[in-house]
Amino acid sequence: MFEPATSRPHLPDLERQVMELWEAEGTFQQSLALREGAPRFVFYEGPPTANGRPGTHHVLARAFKDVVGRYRTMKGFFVERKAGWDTHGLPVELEIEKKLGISGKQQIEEFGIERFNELCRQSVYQYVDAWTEFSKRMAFWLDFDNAYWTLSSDYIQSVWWALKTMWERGLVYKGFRVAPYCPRCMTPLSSHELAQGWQDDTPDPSVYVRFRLKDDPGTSLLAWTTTPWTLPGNVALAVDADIDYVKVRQGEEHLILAEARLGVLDGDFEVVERLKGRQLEGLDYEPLYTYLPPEGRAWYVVTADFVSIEEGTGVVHTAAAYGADDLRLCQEKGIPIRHTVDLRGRFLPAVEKFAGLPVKEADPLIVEDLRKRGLLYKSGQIRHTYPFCWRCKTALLYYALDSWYIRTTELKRELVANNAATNWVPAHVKTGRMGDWLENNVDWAFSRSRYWGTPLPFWVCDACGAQRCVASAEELGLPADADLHRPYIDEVKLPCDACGAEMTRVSEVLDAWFDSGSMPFAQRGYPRLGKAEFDASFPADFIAEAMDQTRGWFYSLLAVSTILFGLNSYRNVICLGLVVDPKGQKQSKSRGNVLDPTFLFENFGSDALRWFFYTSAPVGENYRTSEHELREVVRQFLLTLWNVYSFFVTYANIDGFEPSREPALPLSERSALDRWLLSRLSHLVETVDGSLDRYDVNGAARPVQAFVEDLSNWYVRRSRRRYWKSESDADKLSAYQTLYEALVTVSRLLAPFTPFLAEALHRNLFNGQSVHLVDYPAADPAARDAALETEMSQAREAVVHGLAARDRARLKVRQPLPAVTVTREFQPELANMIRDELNVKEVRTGEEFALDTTITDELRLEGLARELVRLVQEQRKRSGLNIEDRIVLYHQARGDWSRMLDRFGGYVAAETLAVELRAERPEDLEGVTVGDELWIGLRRAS
RNA sequence: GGGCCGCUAGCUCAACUGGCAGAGCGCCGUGCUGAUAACGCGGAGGUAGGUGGUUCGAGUCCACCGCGGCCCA
Repeated sequence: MFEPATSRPHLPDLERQVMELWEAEGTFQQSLALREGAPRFVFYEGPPTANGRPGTHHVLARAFKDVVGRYRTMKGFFVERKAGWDTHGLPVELEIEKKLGISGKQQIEEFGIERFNELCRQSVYQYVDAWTEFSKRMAFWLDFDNAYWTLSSDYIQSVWWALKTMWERGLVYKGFRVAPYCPRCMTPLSSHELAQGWQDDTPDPSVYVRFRLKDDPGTSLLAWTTTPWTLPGNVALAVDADIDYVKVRQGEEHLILAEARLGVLDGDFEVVERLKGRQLEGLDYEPLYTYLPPEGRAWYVVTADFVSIEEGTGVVHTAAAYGADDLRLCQEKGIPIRHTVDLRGRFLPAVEKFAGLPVKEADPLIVEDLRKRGLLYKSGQIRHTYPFCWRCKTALLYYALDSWYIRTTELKRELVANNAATNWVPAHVKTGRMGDWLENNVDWAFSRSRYWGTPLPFWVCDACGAQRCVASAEELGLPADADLHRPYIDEVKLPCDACGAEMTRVSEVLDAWFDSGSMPFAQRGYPRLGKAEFDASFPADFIAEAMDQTRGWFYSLLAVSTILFGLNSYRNVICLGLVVDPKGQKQSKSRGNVLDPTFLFENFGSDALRWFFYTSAPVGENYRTSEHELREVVRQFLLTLWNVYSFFVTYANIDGFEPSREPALPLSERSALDRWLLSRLSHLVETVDGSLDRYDVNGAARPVQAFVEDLSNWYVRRSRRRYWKSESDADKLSAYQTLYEALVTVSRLLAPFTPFLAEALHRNLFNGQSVHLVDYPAADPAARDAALETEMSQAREAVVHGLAARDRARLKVRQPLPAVTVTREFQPELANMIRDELNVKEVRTGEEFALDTTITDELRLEGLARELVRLVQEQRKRSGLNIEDRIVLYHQARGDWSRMLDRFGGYVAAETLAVELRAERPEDLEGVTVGDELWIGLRRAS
């Protein structure tokens, strides 16, 4: 016996029950134990930032991680699934700042780094709990008990080892980097933060400035800027080597600018000379300000590749420390770099005229100063998009800061090669987004002047400046499990090997992307610990994350492992699109279009959401997600499957069908319909298995949906009578065995996709056995019958034609007709199917399709018989009778109805399980009247 | 400004290498039902974003343009 299956399941409840069952039985652990010692399939979990609650987009990546892990396990591999938590970084710090109501480094330090970092740690733990619960609810099987944490001392020391390895290879250096910087919070901002702070239509000065040539003060280069405050820091002017420039005379003076930009000049002018940008290269000019004389050559014209003729003058004012292009250019040309502005965004004392002034306040004063000195050509105002600090609304400055770098540009060729050797799904990311990113690789700035992160293991001698990189706690004289975070680590001093003086740690912490990029070895504590595990689990066979990780984890994994091990740390990667709202808009709190995963789980179930992600859009595309879409998944797929299952269980129990009692009938003894289904099933198994093997999840999932539709709307629809009939013959057994095999196989095929539903079905169908502990189905080639599949689809086509013809002739299907003519010969069973579906007496073969619509008296009465059967069935249902209950049918009939009963009474009785037809109308029986010629009523037969 | 992806019915999406434009939802009509949160048939609904090109033949290949999304500058 099977457990009775309701025809109206509540999927979220069902899921929770299965989840509890897994917890109680340790099914996940069993699935791992089952494959212990088997070949490994290596999966790496990209650690979510333990900050913020999981959203619907997190279900997406986790659904794809899970489907592959489960599939490979069922294919016989040992798939370790070590959870991981990315615990460091600015997001965590910002959360604590918000909680404390403070902002910026100064206030953090006043609060105390020790207490601050302790709060960060606590916050992380709290979020990890929420993430664990969420992951379990969506059936994402992960080993949470053995999770790796980027904040652990073992992890940190692995990361230090990686840094030291790079350090020893000369790949680490300290340099200058321009970052968006908030002078009030005194911190550079990450690109993520920057993205939140752009404001349109921001007014800024627009000034055109004369730079007088040293050898010819009557001639000036004309440059344009919207940040006058950077002018005291001017060190060079940049031109494009190939652009056409002109020298024009205007009044007493000569001006040089791009020919394409002549429109910026006021008044008449006369072109006196044309020349290419490269002819200007090397010209010296008079500096605007000389407060901070550069130590080396400056104040001359250089060529650059970023000069635009879309705006400005084609002559670009270059202030080394206040623009990314500017800084790179100066570094390339060897032009010295000096700050004129301090970390609070105020002019340094050396810039006497503006000393101490916040730069934005100095803007008008500088413009006025230049005007007085005759260096201002003209000034005005423009409106453009400008970034502001998303927290305090202060205008951001682009500001060069000390930063530590890894020379990834030196490894560019290897990075590109290792990426090329990686299988990307979808394929275009390899050469597209990722390849493009790698081609434009810049050295990795990995330091952050913050607090909650892996501290940089670099010590510098206070006396001689010697530097040292450390790779373990032991080297510092600390126990291996010491807390290695700030501020404790800051207190550790080392003796200088060179001069014996004291060495102090540099104050920065590490970019959290370096942490997560180190997980292949750091999750084991390698190389201090876990050497064997690391060797057995590197590189990964598979990872999956969203597209935005091309610049995040996909890159940091690639870069770190390319440097350390010479190869990429993943062989196959699924790269997913965004979860967006029905209009294609990114979900965001401010738009109010965020779908809460918990809400979706509770209303539709996590299987529904997972299935939606596997089927609704190609991998890499965005998912337009809405309640409506999920309702469709439930209704059309999950419940359709469930109802086939429920149908099977109901009748199997009535008939006492026990799958293991009888040997499987050979194919030759099964009906064509059964052989058709088994052939379809065999193809399905091959398709699903093959597609999953290629990481083509769409290609695997969509055919299952099509199969279930056929199963429900053709196979079961056509087979119903075979289960109902009272005799237990070979055909009935064949029907049960076939449907049973299809259901068991489909539940196994679906196990990786919809783990809850598949489990519920399989456990009931298969002796309580978990579907996640069995092997993935293998296709049975013997079941293939392509000719039969073709014949069946042609038979179905004939039915479609016939029904359309009936519709045109306005003839109900209930009304039997003499014949249909079809254009090919069908084997008898299929011909019968056509006959049934079209309710015709005969299927003939002929040149073209035709429906004979002649209705004889006999046929008309038979139509009435079917009418009556339907009425009785409706009454049975309404009276709450069980499907197998027998009845006594009472009737009062006149005219055609009476003639019909004489002729077809036996048929009516058989169809309605009536043991007796009685031509009487008991007083106490309600019944129904049809027109004025028929009354019927029924009672359960005793 | 650059890169990548997308643009097919009102909506969400299909269509192996170029070969008769489809499904689901929604709408209208109709049929069937011990068949479920159903199902069947018919209908309305398409300039395949646009323009050119290659080809016997283009939704599919090429070029350019437009719109949307993501990323970078």
